[in-house]
Amino acid sequence: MNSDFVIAVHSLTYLAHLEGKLATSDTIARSVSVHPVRVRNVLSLLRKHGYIRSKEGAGGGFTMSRSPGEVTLDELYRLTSEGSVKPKWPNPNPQCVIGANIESAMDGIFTDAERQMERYFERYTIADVLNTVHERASR
Amino acid sequence: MNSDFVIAVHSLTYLAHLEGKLATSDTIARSVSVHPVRVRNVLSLLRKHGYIRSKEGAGGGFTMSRSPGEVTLDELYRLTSEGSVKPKWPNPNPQCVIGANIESAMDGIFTDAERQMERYFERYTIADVLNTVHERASR
DNA sequence: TTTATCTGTAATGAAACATAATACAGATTA
DNA sequence: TAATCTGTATTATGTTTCATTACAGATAAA
Repeated sequence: MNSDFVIAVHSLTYLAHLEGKLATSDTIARSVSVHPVRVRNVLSLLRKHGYIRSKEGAGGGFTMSRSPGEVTLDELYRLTSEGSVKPKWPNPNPQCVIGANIESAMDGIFTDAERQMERYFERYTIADVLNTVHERASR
Repeated sequence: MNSDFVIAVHSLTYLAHLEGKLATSDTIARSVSVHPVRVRNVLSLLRKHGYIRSKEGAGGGFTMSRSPGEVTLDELYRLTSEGSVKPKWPNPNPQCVIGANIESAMDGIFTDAERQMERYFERYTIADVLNTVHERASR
Protein backbone atom coordinates (compact mmCIF):
# COMPACT_ATOMS: atom_id res chain seq x y z
CA MET A 1 0.00 0.00 0.00
CA ASN A 2 1.17 3.46 -0.96
CA SER A 3 1.80 5.85 1.90
CA ASP A 4 0.39 8.64 -0.26
CA PHE A 5 -2.94 7.17 0.79
CA VAL A 6 -2.11 7.92 4.41
CA ILE A 7 -0.97 11.42 3.54
CA ALA A 8 -4.18 12.04 1.62
CA VAL A 9 -6.37 10.80 4.48
CA HIS A 10 -4.40 12.70 7.08
CA SER A 11 -4.45 15.93 5.08
CA LEU A 12 -8.16 15.79 4.39
CA THR A 13 -8.90 14.95 8.01
CA TYR A 14 -6.81 17.93 8.97
CA LEU A 15 -8.68 20.20 6.57
CA ALA A 16 -12.02 18.82 7.73
CA HIS A 17 -10.99 19.66 11.26
CA LEU A 18 -10.35 23.27 10.22
CA GLU A 19 -13.88 23.60 8.84
CA GLY A 20 -13.10 25.83 5.92
CA LYS A 21 -10.09 27.71 7.20
CA LEU A 22 -7.03 27.62 4.96
CA ALA A 23 -4.00 25.53 5.79
CA THR A 24 -0.62 25.76 4.10
CA SER A 25 1.33 22.75 2.92
CA ASP A 26 3.84 23.62 5.60
CA THR A 27 1.32 23.39 8.42
CA ILE A 28 -0.10 20.14 7.12
CA ALA A 29 3.39 18.73 6.58
CA ARG A 30 4.23 19.45 10.20
CA SER A 31 1.18 17.49 11.33
CA VAL A 32 1.87 14.53 9.06
CA SER A 33 5.65 14.66 9.53
CA VAL A 34 6.63 14.64 5.89
CA HIS A 35 8.18 17.13 3.53
CA PRO A 36 5.91 20.01 2.44
CA VAL A 37 6.63 19.32 -1.22
CA ARG A 38 5.28 15.84 -0.78
CA VAL A 39 2.09 17.23 0.74
CA ARG A 40 1.74 19.64 -2.15
CA ASN A 41 2.14 16.81 -4.63
CA VAL A 42 -0.53 14.66 -3.00
CA LEU A 43 -2.87 17.60 -2.54
CA SER A 44 -2.30 18.60 -6.13
CA LEU A 45 -3.77 15.26 -7.11
CA LEU A 46 -6.71 15.72 -4.77
CA ARG A 47 -7.33 19.17 -6.18
CA LYS A 48 -7.41 17.85 -9.74
CA HIS A 49 -10.14 15.47 -8.63
CA GLY A 50 -12.17 18.14 -6.88
CA TYR A 51 -11.64 17.22 -3.26
CA ILE A 52 -9.95 20.44 -2.28
CA ARG A 53 -9.36 23.95 -3.51
CA SER A 54 -6.01 25.65 -3.39
CA LYS A 55 -5.08 29.28 -3.33
CA GLU A 56 -1.68 30.45 -4.46
CA GLY A 57 0.25 33.41 -3.16
CA ALA A 58 0.62 35.04 0.20
CA GLY A 59 -2.12 34.01 2.62
CA GLY A 60 -2.88 31.06 0.37
CA GLY A 61 -3.25 27.41 1.20
CA PHE A 62 -5.71 24.55 0.94
CA THR A 63 -9.30 24.04 1.91
CA MET A 64 -11.79 21.20 1.48
CA SER A 65 -14.37 21.51 -1.24
CA ARG A 66 -16.46 18.48 -0.36
CA SER A 67 -18.36 17.45 2.70
CA PRO A 68 -16.14 15.20 4.87
CA GLY A 69 -19.06 12.81 5.30
CA GLU A 70 -19.22 12.20 1.58
CA VAL A 71 -15.59 11.39 0.92
CA THR A 72 -14.92 7.68 1.39
CA LEU A 73 -11.49 6.21 1.96
CA ASP A 74 -12.16 3.97 -1.00
CA GLU A 75 -11.99 6.92 -3.38
CA LEU A 76 -8.70 8.04 -1.87
CA TYR A 77 -7.31 4.53 -2.02
CA ARG A 78 -8.05 4.23 -5.70
CA LEU A 79 -6.62 7.65 -6.38
CA THR A 80 -3.34 7.04 -4.60
CA SER A 81 -2.72 3.31 -4.36
CA GLU A 82 -4.75 1.42 -6.91
CA GLY A 83 -3.14 -1.89 -7.82
CA SER A 84 -1.01 -2.04 -4.72
CA VAL A 85 -2.42 -5.34 -3.48
CA LYS A 86 -0.83 -7.33 -6.25
CA PRO A 87 2.91 -7.60 -5.68
CA LYS A 88 5.36 -7.24 -8.51
CA TRP A 89 7.24 -10.31 -9.54
CA PRO A 90 9.06 -11.49 -12.63
CA ASN A 91 7.16 -13.10 -15.47
CA PRO A 92 7.15 -16.81 -14.82
CA ASN A 93 8.49 -19.20 -17.40
CA PRO A 94 6.01 -19.56 -20.30
CA GLN A 95 7.53 -22.91 -21.28
CA CYS A 96 6.31 -24.50 -18.05
CA VAL A 97 2.65 -25.50 -17.61
CA ILE A 98 2.58 -23.92 -14.19
CA GLY A 99 4.62 -20.89 -15.10
CA ALA A 100 2.61 -20.21 -18.23
CA ASN A 101 -0.74 -20.10 -16.46
CA ILE A 102 -0.25 -19.24 -12.84
CA GLU A 103 0.16 -15.55 -13.46
CA SER A 104 -3.30 -15.03 -14.85
CA ALA A 105 -4.69 -17.34 -12.18
CA MET A 106 -3.10 -15.32 -9.40
CA ASP A 107 -4.05 -12.14 -11.19
CA GLY A 108 -7.70 -12.98 -10.82
CA ILE A 109 -7.27 -13.71 -7.14
CA PHE A 110 -5.41 -10.46 -6.51
CA THR A 111 -7.90 -8.42 -8.49
CA ASP A 112 -10.76 -9.77 -6.39
CA ALA A 113 -8.78 -9.23 -3.21
CA GLU A 114 -8.31 -5.61 -4.13
CA ARG A 115 -11.93 -5.16 -5.11
CA GLN A 116 -12.94 -6.47 -1.74
CA MET A 117 -10.57 -4.15 0.03
CA GLU A 118 -12.01 -1.21 -1.86
CA ARG A 119 -15.47 -2.24 -0.75
CA TYR A 120 -14.15 -2.33 2.80
CA PHE A 121 -12.76 1.20 2.53
CA GLU A 122 -16.14 2.39 1.27
CA ARG A 123 -17.41 2.02 4.81
CA TYR A 124 -15.24 4.86 6.09
CA THR A 125 -15.50 8.56 5.36
CA ILE A 126 -13.18 11.39 6.34
CA ALA A 127 -15.85 12.43 8.83
CA ASP A 128 -15.59 8.97 10.43
CA VAL A 129 -11.84 9.30 10.75
CA LEU A 130 -12.17 12.76 12.23
CA ASN A 131 -14.73 11.50 14.73
CA THR A 132 -12.48 8.65 15.77
CA VAL A 133 -9.62 11.08 16.21
CA HIS A 134 -11.76 13.31 18.40
CA GLU A 135 -13.00 10.38 20.46
CA ARG A 136 -9.48 9.24 21.13
CA ALA A 137 -8.39 12.78 21.91
CA SER A 138 -11.06 13.20 24.59
CA ARG A 139 -10.00 10.23 26.65
CA MET B 1 2.26 -7.34 -0.52
CA ASN B 2 5.44 -9.38 -0.35
CA SER B 3 6.35 -11.28 -3.50
CA ASP B 4 7.56 -14.14 -1.30
CA PHE B 5 3.87 -14.95 -1.10
CA VAL B 6 3.75 -15.45 -4.84
CA ILE B 7 6.90 -17.55 -4.76
CA ALA B 8 5.43 -19.71 -2.01
CA VAL B 9 2.16 -20.22 -3.88
CA HIS B 10 3.91 -20.91 -7.16
CA SER B 11 6.35 -23.36 -5.61
CA LEU B 12 3.66 -25.29 -3.77
CA THR B 13 1.49 -25.40 -6.86
CA TYR B 14 4.45 -26.72 -8.75
CA LEU B 15 5.11 -29.40 -6.13
CA ALA B 16 1.42 -30.30 -6.03
CA HIS B 17 1.56 -30.75 -9.76
CA LEU B 18 4.43 -33.23 -9.39
CA GLU B 19 2.37 -35.36 -7.01
CA GLY B 20 5.17 -36.46 -4.73
CA LYS B 21 8.10 -36.38 -7.10
CA LEU B 22 11.09 -34.34 -5.95
CA ALA B 23 11.93 -30.97 -7.47
CA THR B 24 15.16 -29.06 -6.96
CA SER B 25 15.31 -25.38 -6.12
CA ASP B 26 16.84 -24.92 -9.54
CA THR B 27 13.91 -26.46 -11.37
CA ILE B 28 11.39 -24.48 -9.36
CA ALA B 29 13.40 -21.30 -9.80
CA ARG B 30 13.29 -21.75 -13.54
CA SER B 31 9.51 -22.03 -13.44
CA VAL B 32 9.08 -18.99 -11.20
CA SER B 33 11.86 -16.97 -12.85
CA VAL B 34 13.74 -16.05 -9.72
CA HIS B 35 17.09 -16.94 -8.25
CA PRO B 36 17.35 -20.48 -6.80
CA VAL B 37 18.65 -19.15 -3.50
CA ARG B 38 15.50 -17.14 -3.12
CA VAL B 39 13.40 -20.23 -3.72
CA ARG B 40 15.43 -22.13 -1.13
CA ASN B 41 14.90 -19.36 1.40
CA VAL B 42 11.15 -19.29 0.91
CA LEU B 43 10.91 -23.08 0.89
CA SER B 44 13.05 -23.22 4.00
CA LEU B 45 10.34 -21.25 5.75
CA LEU B 46 7.64 -23.53 4.42
CA ARG B 47 9.59 -26.55 5.59
CA LYS B 48 9.90 -25.17 9.09
CA HIS B 49 6.14 -24.91 9.17
CA GLY B 50 5.54 -28.41 7.88
CA TYR B 51 4.28 -27.71 4.39
CA ILE B 52 7.08 -29.46 2.58
CA ARG B 53 9.93 -31.87 3.17
CA SER B 54 13.40 -31.35 1.83
CA LYS B 55 16.16 -33.78 1.06
CA GLU B 56 19.76 -32.66 0.91
CA GLY B 57 22.49 -34.05 -1.26
CA ALA B 58 22.63 -35.51 -4.74
CA GLY B 59 19.20 -36.48 -6.03
CA GLY B 60 17.66 -34.32 -3.33
CA GLY B 61 15.02 -31.64 -3.58
CA PHE B 62 11.62 -30.70 -2.25
CA THR B 63 8.30 -32.43 -1.95
CA MET B 64 4.94 -31.49 -0.46
CA SER B 65 4.03 -32.96 2.89
CA ARG B 66 0.43 -31.77 3.05
CA SER B 67 -2.56 -32.31 0.89
CA PRO B 68 -2.87 -29.44 -1.61
CA GLY B 69 -6.56 -29.21 -0.82
CA GLU B 70 -5.84 -28.42 2.80
CA VAL B 71 -3.36 -25.61 2.34
CA THR B 72 -5.12 -22.26 2.09
CA LEU B 73 -3.53 -19.15 0.62
CA ASP B 74 -4.38 -17.42 3.86
CA GLU B 75 -1.80 -19.48 5.74
CA LEU B 76 0.83 -18.67 3.15
CA TYR B 77 -0.05 -15.01 3.22
CA ARG B 78 0.39 -14.82 6.96
CA LEU B 79 3.65 -16.72 6.78
CA THR B 80 5.21 -14.53 4.14
CA SER B 81 3.48 -11.16 4.11
CA GLU B 82 1.69 -10.51 7.37
CA GLY B 83 1.33 -6.81 8.07
CA SER B 84 1.89 -5.78 4.48
CA VAL B 85 -1.46 -4.02 4.10
CA LYS B 86 -0.52 -1.18 6.38
CA PRO B 87 1.98 1.12 4.70
CA LYS B 88 4.91 2.53 6.56
CA TRP B 89 4.92 6.22 7.22
CA PRO B 90 6.62 8.55 9.67
CA ASN B 91 5.14 9.10 13.12
CA PRO B 92 2.81 12.05 12.87
CA ASN B 93 3.26 15.04 15.11
CA PRO B 94 2.10 14.22 18.67
CA GLN B 95 1.64 17.91 19.45
CA CYS B 96 -1.20 18.16 16.95
CA VAL B 97 -4.69 16.85 17.79
CA ILE B 98 -4.93 15.14 14.44
CA GLY B 99 -1.35 13.93 14.35
CA ALA B 100 -1.51 12.58 17.88
CA ASN B 101 -4.54 10.40 17.25
CA ILE B 102 -4.81 9.58 13.59
CA GLU B 103 -2.19 6.87 13.68
CA SER B 104 -4.07 4.62 16.04
CA ALA B 105 -7.30 5.43 14.21
CA MET B 106 -5.81 4.37 10.89
CA ASP B 107 -4.14 1.44 12.54
CA GLY B 108 -7.52 -0.01 13.45
CA ILE B 109 -8.76 0.44 9.92
CA PHE B 110 -5.70 -1.21 8.40
CA THR B 111 -5.80 -4.09 10.86
CA ASP B 112 -9.40 -4.83 9.93
CA ALA B 113 -8.61 -4.48 6.24
CA GLU B 114 -5.89 -7.08 6.58
CA ARG B 115 -8.08 -9.39 8.62
CA GLN B 116 -10.66 -9.25 5.88
CA MET B 117 -8.10 -9.98 3.23
CA GLU B 118 -6.92 -13.00 5.16
CA ARG B 119 -10.49 -14.24 5.32
CA TYR B 120 -10.67 -13.79 1.58
CA PHE B 121 -7.53 -15.85 1.01
CA GLU B 122 -9.01 -18.62 3.15
CA ARG B 123 -11.30 -19.40 0.25
CA TYR B 124 -8.47 -20.60 -1.95
CA THR B 125 -6.31 -23.68 -1.58
CA ILE B 126 -3.26 -24.76 -3.52
CA ALA B 127 -5.48 -27.39 -5.15
CA ASP B 128 -7.76 -24.59 -6.36
CA VAL B 129 -4.83 -22.74 -7.89
CA LEU B 130 -3.58 -25.90 -9.56
CA ASN B 131 -7.05 -26.57 -10.96
CA THR B 132 -7.29 -23.08 -12.35
CA VAL B 133 -3.88 -23.46 -13.93
CA HIS B 134 -4.94 -26.72 -15.56
CA GLU B 135 -8.18 -25.22 -16.79
CA ARG B 136 -6.39 -22.36 -18.40
CA ALA B 137 -3.80 -24.71 -19.87
CA SER B 138 -6.44 -26.79 -21.61
CA ARG B 139 -7.99 -23.93 -23.54
C1' DT C 1 36.27 -43.00 -0.62
C1' DT C 2 36.06 -39.58 -3.83
C1' DT C 3 33.35 -36.71 -6.81
C1' DA C 4 29.20 -34.54 -8.13
C1' DT C 5 24.96 -32.73 -6.65
C1' DC C 6 21.77 -30.72 -3.42
C1' DT C 7 20.08 -28.01 0.62
C1' DG C 8 20.88 -24.28 4.19
C1' DT C 9 22.34 -19.91 5.24
C1' DA C 10 25.19 -15.92 5.68
C1' DA C 11 27.16 -12.05 3.46
C1' DT C 12 27.83 -8.87 -0.15
C1' DG C 13 26.42 -6.18 -4.24
C1' DA C 14 23.20 -4.21 -7.47
C1' DA C 15 18.93 -2.47 -8.87
C1' DA C 16 14.55 -0.51 -7.88
C1' DC C 17 11.78 2.37 -5.29
C1' DA C 18 10.41 5.85 -1.93
C1' DT C 19 11.33 10.05 0.08
C1' DA C 20 13.64 14.31 0.98
C1' DA C 21 15.77 18.33 -0.61
C1' DT C 22 16.65 21.96 -3.81
C1' DA C 23 15.28 25.19 -7.12
C1' DC C 24 12.52 28.26 -9.29
C1' DA C 25 8.40 30.02 -12.01
C1' DG C 26 3.95 31.97 -11.28
C1' DA C 27 0.13 33.80 -8.25
C1' DT C 28 -1.35 36.71 -4.66
C1' DT C 29 -1.40 39.89 -0.90
C1' DA C 30 0.11 43.74 1.68
C1' DT D 1 8.13 45.81 -4.54
C1' DA D 2 8.83 42.44 -1.06
C1' DA D 3 7.08 38.53 1.21
C1' DT D 4 4.54 34.38 0.99
C1' DC D 5 2.32 30.51 -1.20
C1' DT D 6 1.33 26.89 -4.68
C1' DG D 7 2.97 23.97 -8.66
C1' DT D 8 6.24 21.19 -10.48
C1' DA D 9 10.64 19.51 -12.21
C1' DT D 10 15.05 17.83 -10.93
C1' DT D 11 18.48 16.02 -8.16
C1' DA D 12 20.12 13.61 -3.91
C1' DT D 13 19.63 10.34 -0.24
C1' DG D 14 17.93 6.51 1.98
C1' DT D 15 15.60 2.06 2.11
C1' DT D 16 14.09 -2.04 0.58
C1' DT D 17 14.14 -5.82 -2.49
C1' DC D 18 16.47 -9.02 -5.04
C1' DA D 19 20.40 -11.37 -7.21
C1' DT D 20 24.79 -13.09 -6.57
C1' DT D 21 28.59 -15.19 -4.39
C1' DA D 22 30.43 -18.23 -1.13
C1' DC D 23 30.76 -22.15 1.44
C1' DA D 24 29.50 -25.74 5.02
C1' DG D 25 27.02 -29.97 5.49
C1' DA D 26 24.28 -33.97 3.52
C1' DT D 27 23.69 -37.59 0.25
C1' DA D 28 24.09 -40.61 -3.64
C1' DA D 29 26.58 -42.82 -7.06
C1' DA D 30 30.85 -43.91 -9.40
